[in-house]
Amino acid sequence: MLKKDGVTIYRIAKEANVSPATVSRVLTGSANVREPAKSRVLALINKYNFKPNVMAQSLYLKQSKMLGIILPDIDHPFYSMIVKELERQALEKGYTCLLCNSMQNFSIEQAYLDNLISRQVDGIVFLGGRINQTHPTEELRAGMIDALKHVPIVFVNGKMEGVDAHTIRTDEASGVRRLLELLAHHGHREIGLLGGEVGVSSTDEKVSVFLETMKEKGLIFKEDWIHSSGYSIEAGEKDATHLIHLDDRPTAVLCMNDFVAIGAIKRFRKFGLKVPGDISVTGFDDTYLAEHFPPGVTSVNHNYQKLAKKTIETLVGLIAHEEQQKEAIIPTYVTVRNSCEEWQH
Amino acid sequence: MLKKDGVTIYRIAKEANVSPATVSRVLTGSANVREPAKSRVLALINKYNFKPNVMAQSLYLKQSKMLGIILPDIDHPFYSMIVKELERQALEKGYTCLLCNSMQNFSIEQAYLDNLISRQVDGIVFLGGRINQTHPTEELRAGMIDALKHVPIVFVNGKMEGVDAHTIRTDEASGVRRLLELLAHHGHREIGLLGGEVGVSSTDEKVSVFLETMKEKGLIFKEDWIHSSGYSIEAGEKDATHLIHLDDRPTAVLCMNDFVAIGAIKRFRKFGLKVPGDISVTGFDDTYLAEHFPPGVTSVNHNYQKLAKKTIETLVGLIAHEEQQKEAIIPTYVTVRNSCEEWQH
DNA sequence: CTGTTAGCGCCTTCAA
DNA sequence: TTGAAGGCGCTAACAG
Repeated sequence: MLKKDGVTIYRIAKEANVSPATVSRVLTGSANVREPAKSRVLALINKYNFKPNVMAQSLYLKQSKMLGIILPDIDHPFYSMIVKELERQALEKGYTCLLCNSMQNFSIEQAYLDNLISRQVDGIVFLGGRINQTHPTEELRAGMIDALKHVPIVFVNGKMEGVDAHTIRTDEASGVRRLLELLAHHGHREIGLLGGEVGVSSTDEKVSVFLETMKEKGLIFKEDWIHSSGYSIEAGEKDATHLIHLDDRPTAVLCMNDFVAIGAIKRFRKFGLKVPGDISVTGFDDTYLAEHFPPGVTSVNHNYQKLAKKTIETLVGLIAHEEQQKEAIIPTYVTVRNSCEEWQH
Repeated sequence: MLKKDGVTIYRIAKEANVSPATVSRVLTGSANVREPAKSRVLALINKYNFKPNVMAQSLYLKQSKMLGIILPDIDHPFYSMIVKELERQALEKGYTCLLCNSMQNFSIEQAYLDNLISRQVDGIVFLGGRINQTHPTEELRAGMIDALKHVPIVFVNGKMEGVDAHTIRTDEASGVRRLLELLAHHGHREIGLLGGEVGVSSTDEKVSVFLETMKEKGLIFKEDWIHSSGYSIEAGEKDATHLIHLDDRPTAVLCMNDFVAIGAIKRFRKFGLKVPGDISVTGFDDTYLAEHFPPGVTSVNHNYQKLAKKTIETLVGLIAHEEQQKEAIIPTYVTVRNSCEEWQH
């Protein structure tokens, strides 16, 4: 049941009248090879377009130079942007990436985790999914703990209680605070919060920072002004709908991400509310959508490049058995656009 | 320089008092194993959370169950949407995907191609990049021809003269025709064409079908109405700018993709033109942007799911040495939204 | 049904 | 500087 033949170092060795070891040496440069032979080998490598079998190399060397990336949905600009940077950084360090979309499905996520380990990836970057659950099931936690015994894993913007993993996170809390400061500075005192999902930690954390900061600043907040039906544009539309007919509508809303902000803006405008005239809106993630969707959405940028760089550095450090700091916080910044303005009614 | 230990079938075998072959048998189910032993093995596998080394398996079996995907930029919704479907289809057939973003750089693209082959992927899906060049360099062509000697490759929406690869393409030509029919039906007779890049086949083909169909239908077209500065939102803005101050502005424009359409709409509106009132706009790719960007962009859908399914089926068929049709055309359809309307000035 | 053996393709001691 | 030999972890004959 063996399949295609393929040129090997043995074939090259034979034709070049040297030993396989010698071919290996010119291939890896691990030792000098004298000139008449060296050229013959090189010529044959070129002739056959010989590409060494990395699986065989990896088997011996016990390192695959592959990194796994597990995330919920590459379709979301936040993930596609971060993936691109992660891949770029990995490439620079000689790693190839295995991308795994769990499609929001925990069993696929687990299957991928096992698969990556079986495939001998040297490390894994984990985004979203179970590490974003405020209360993950015991099974999910156990799966992660097991995985960590096999391979270094770095969490991006997530955590799991009782799981001792290295984490890189963007400072979402300060992002929320900055947005509120901005709005307060514009004279807004009544502010709502839209999108996200209860039980997902990035939502839960934002909510708690939001409430805390509102209180701190003496701003006004009502239960009616918070709705969390998801992370999609549709969720933004739905959540915004609740506010439209309220007598005591907030004058501004914080949205969990740019998708939600866009949905909210669409819905507000559909019902005749001006954004930002009648209601100011902020996004989160600062994806290209925030830039281009009218009127331009003020949003919090994750510093994608720094985030990815730190993540890969940490992971590669762990692979090399170097001590790494347990948690790194990447500062965020607000990109101001036209979806917020002075409140002057 | 050997690294982490790791449990192997030998370890399991020893502790279970059986031979490694027996462990392998319970692992793969390739033969029956009697009960007392079988349970002991299973228990140990469970105890150690043993995961077989796929590289070793692959080395012997000469199949990695990995597919490579090479594309220019995962950030573009067209690519992220198609990748998601490709991955889903691959997963269903037991394959894991290696994603490679060439970042529009031909040498990275080539490096990835070599890398994938070295890593023994069983097949490659190739999108964009060199297979979209109307006149690729000899080097790029040679690189592809060499790669094809090593592994099956399926092109998606591309081709290379002199390179005998299997191709799956969406019927972009009929997409363009349908859009023009739609516009003509709405009474538009003067139509422009924005975005894309000369020398890139998907642009070149659309241009040629456009010109042909315009002529066929007796519609009016001027050199001034065609601009091709790229595939981005910015390109759309730039290209649209050229039309704004024209006395004989077209009443509708076809845009190369949704990004360009969005850029064009932004720009038109910025200069006080109503879309679709003063000028109708169409997109291409039918990404989620087309749905959500006001006023909703009429666009051509690639039938992503079918496209991905056919692609993976063909690739997997080739891997199994089954005959496959050389070229498959996936029908497109137009999703009508509000960016086009009756011309009535 | 089970153990022994050989080998997938490569790399690296160890001697020469 | 070079070759011979062994082994990375696994699977599939081949005997028993």
